Amino acid sequence: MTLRADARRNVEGIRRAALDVFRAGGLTTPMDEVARAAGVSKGTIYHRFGGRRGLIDAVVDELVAERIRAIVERVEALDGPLARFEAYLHGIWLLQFDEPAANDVLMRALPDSEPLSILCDHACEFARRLLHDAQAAGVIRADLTPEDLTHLILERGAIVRACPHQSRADYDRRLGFALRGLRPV
Amino acid sequence: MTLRADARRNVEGIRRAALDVFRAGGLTTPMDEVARAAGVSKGTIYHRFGGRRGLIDAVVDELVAERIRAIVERVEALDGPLARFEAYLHGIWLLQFDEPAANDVLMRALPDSEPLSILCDHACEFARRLLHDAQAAGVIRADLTPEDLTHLILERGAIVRACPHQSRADYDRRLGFALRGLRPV
DNA sequence: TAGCTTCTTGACCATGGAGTCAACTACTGC
DNA sequence: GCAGTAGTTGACTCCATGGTCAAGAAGCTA
Repeated sequence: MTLRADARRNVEGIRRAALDVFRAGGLTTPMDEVARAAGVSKGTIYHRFGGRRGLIDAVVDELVAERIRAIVERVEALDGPLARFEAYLHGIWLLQFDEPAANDVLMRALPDSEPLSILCDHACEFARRLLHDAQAAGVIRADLTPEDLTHLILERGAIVRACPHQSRADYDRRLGFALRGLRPV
Repeated sequence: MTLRADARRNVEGIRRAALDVFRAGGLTTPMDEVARAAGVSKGTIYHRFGGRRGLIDAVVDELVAERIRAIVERVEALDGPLARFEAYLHGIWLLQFDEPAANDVLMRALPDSEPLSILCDHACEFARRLLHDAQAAGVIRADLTPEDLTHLILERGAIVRACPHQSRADYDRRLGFALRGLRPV
């Protein structure tokens, strides 16, 4: 059964509004705000998407998957385990700064959803490989665990959320300190 | 004009209750909870202390000033600019983990109050000196600014709040990574 | 265009917290 | 032990958010 014309129009409008407000304010933006941006009432969103969770599922891919895939690709083109490892972490960290919504996804600070979890797990798996290679080459400290890596990303997420004031340049400079601390002692 | 006997009793009871619940849950614990712990009604707290802000002013010193002073003293007894610098940062970071209330103070994520600000400023001043000495001795990277230092503490506060799950041992181990990143390149 | 079905609306409920105040309670001084 | 005043209470308002649903609006089909 196909949707009625107005309903189809609304679904698309809501999706686009959600992309906008989520990009601007993260995935926890009040639903009323999404509704207002879409020019519909809150009830319509709940009716069409079944709440925030469903709405996120509907936009998460367009919202961040693309960005993460880009990082992975960029890293994959690099040579050397250290460069690859650091470029990945650096890329993720910058993404977290640039896109509050992507940060929310990485932190899973929201209703877990299928596509979202898959995305995260995939990224973690990739990072795990990079870490392993870098440690095998002796360019990253051996006592850094995959859990530490996940944690470093979660940490950065918390930081980005709590300190949205710092300039990108400062943020980036400080990432350098954090990366440095992962080199062998 | 002196307080009536029951009022005096209440003020003391509220103070002690506030110390307890603030220590357990940070300075943002709902006032109702403080009231319940003190065995009085919320209204009494507002009447006696003028809201959360006044209540915090009344307990902040006993709550954290002591701890910070202890760290400063311990650091002061150490030799060597690197040891001093690292012991201070490490001490503050552990305090943030151990005492959510102290963390709240350091992050000033609450109604700013006189004694609180003074405390923070004093601590920052001390840190600034340690940093200067360590950099002069060439044991801490020269491009680390005092603002970075403040930020490192804020960051840690955000982390502690967002990731209360990690064990103290893991937390401590990861502090090691962060400290390492501050050594000269 | 009529009538049926789908959709949307926005007022409504619930939660949880801050903060207020008129009415009640209980010290204290005489 | 009795005013009279200081002190306390807890029900109240207000705000923001998530979430629901009966009634009304709008599109579709014949």
